[in-house]
Amino acid sequence: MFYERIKLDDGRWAILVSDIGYYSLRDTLECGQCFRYEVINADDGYIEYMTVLKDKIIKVAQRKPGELLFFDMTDEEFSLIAVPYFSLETDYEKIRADIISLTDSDFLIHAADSAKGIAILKQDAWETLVSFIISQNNNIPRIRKIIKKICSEYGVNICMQNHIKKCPMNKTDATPCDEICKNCGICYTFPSAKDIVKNPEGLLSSNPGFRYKYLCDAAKKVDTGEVNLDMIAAARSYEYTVACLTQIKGVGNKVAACVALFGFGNLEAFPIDVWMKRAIDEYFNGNLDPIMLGRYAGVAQQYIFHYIRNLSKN
DNA sequence: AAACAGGCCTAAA
DNA sequence: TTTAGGCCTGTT
Repeated sequence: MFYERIKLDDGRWAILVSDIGYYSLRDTLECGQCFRYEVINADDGYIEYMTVLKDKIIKVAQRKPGELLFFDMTDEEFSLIAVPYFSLETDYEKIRADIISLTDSDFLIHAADSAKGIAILKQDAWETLVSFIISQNNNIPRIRKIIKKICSEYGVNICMQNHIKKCPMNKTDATPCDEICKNCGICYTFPSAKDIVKNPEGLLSSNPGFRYKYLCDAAKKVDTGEVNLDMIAAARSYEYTVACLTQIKGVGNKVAACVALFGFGNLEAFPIDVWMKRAIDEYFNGNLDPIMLGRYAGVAQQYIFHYIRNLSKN
């Protein structure tokens, strides 16, 4: 990874990151591992997103694979927030080679090639836990809608706080725009477990349905430390992570595996959902042992997932 | 309008 | 220990 500051044709300054292999911003953000991103600008191969990490609005773009552009970001924010979140120092070429060396499945090799732009994000563990509890028996547009509503219900409006005159979503307004922000729902921080424990009814406006009691249980157990996210992170053990997380009502093996993979960096976690079941039945004769895929099995899972979902789109 | 959506819980064999 | 229903809500 290499980075420098450059001035773009439109006059904006950006941090240009290069030497990151085949990195695809679009595949990475839209492969279903995260839910709080918005496309704010796209034309002719250029795509720009915004998302919120910690209490910071992030604007990131890509013109071609293997480079990234970050806007309105200090060096410190870049190294402390962007580099880890986007896994910019992880060598995915190496990981992909490792996966391929462990399989003789043409299907997996093909999938790994077609999805080689994907990186596993290092998301906030609590946000990942909440997101994947919501994901169960649900579809992605609704998952995103629920999360957005929860954030605008509890979170801090950093759009207003920072007095950004122009909304990142291009909803132009000369003044801080609480009304627009509430509708837009994007420029909000993610609530803490304690925020939810203090006022659980705040969840209801998002219509989480039967997941409401699961979210309450997660907030309670995380807030009290009965499920200690810091301890899980420090342990760096997949088995321990799953054992702790599944103590929460509404968290089974699949959700726990997703949180382990996307929130705790346990790259050997191998979430098996309905899509993976279909893929295993169809392309692996009904049996695929994640152990055989090694310490990066979770990356292989994303390759397969991405590949079969794209197949179904055509 | 009935079925489905990146599961999990509970009850029953 | 495995297997079938049921579940909130929104969309097609």
